[in-house]
Amino acid sequence: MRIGELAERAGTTTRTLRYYESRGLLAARRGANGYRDYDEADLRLLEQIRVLQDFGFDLEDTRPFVDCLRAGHDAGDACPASLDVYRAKLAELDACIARMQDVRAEVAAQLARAEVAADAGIPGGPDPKCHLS
Amino acid sequence: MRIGELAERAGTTTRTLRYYESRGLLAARRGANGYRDYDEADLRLLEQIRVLQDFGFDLEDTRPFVDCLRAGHDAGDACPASLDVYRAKLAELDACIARMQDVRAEVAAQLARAEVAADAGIPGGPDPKCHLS
DNA sequence: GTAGACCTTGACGTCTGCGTCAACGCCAGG
DNA sequence: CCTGGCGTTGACGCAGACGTCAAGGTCTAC
Repeated sequence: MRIGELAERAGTTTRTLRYYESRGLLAARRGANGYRDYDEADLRLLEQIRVLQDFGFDLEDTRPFVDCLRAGHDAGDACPASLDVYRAKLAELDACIARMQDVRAEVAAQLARAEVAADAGIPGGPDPKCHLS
Repeated sequence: MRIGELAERAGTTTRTLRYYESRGLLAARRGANGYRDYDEADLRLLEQIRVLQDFGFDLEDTRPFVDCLRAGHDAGDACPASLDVYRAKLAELDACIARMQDVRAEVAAQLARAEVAADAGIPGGPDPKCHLS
């Protein structure tokens, strides 16, 4: 199949596929007219890349998975290098989540403090609105 | 004080200060020689910006805080617009944390599955190492 | 034969927060 | 006077994953 069809089937763009090729992932055969020619295996490679991208893996991190598939394995994560990437990503995610939770707590504390200060600063300001009248 | 001193006192660089100025934050008076001239109030502005930056706020988000300080308030978060930024950031952090936790769970599941598959694929491979011998 | 849909490569634009020159002005010390 | 250390503006570089345009070749249908 040609690049447009592959892009559509994978839910991406031709630009993206050319970009992946320029990065050394997803090589393509060429037809007599110079057009790129892909097969079903390429579609699977591409799907693997896309899944990882959706997880927030950067392109370099997908390389071991692609290599693994190209080596003939039926899954991109059937190789040790891929598992290492998984583990590194887990550690990275854990660190990132912890950091964001810390920040969240600090921001929440700041907000609470500032809200209290605002209440104090406007004496009688936001007092009960639902007082019957 | 001049730009180098302010940068050093705030733990940042002169480039950063000029960048903030170009973004409309942190305006500076100019001396007769064209040198920027800052005072203690500017240091406080800068500290406010840096705190928020460390929290992962982008520069635009710091603007309400800066405006608030410039308006004469003794805290950057003494104005409603700043509180709105806090609240928006909390929502953003919550969404981001939730997303990352989902991804973490999916990656962990993939890793577990792939590890099991690897064990099955190498029969008698990683069998108990700590068997007494 | 010509319109239109597809393909090719090349190269610049995007977004953010600066880093890193380049080329120059200003000022104090020896 | 010269050197060194500060300051000035302007402008390009980077990282990531492409978007978007330009200028052209190719193939199909009418």
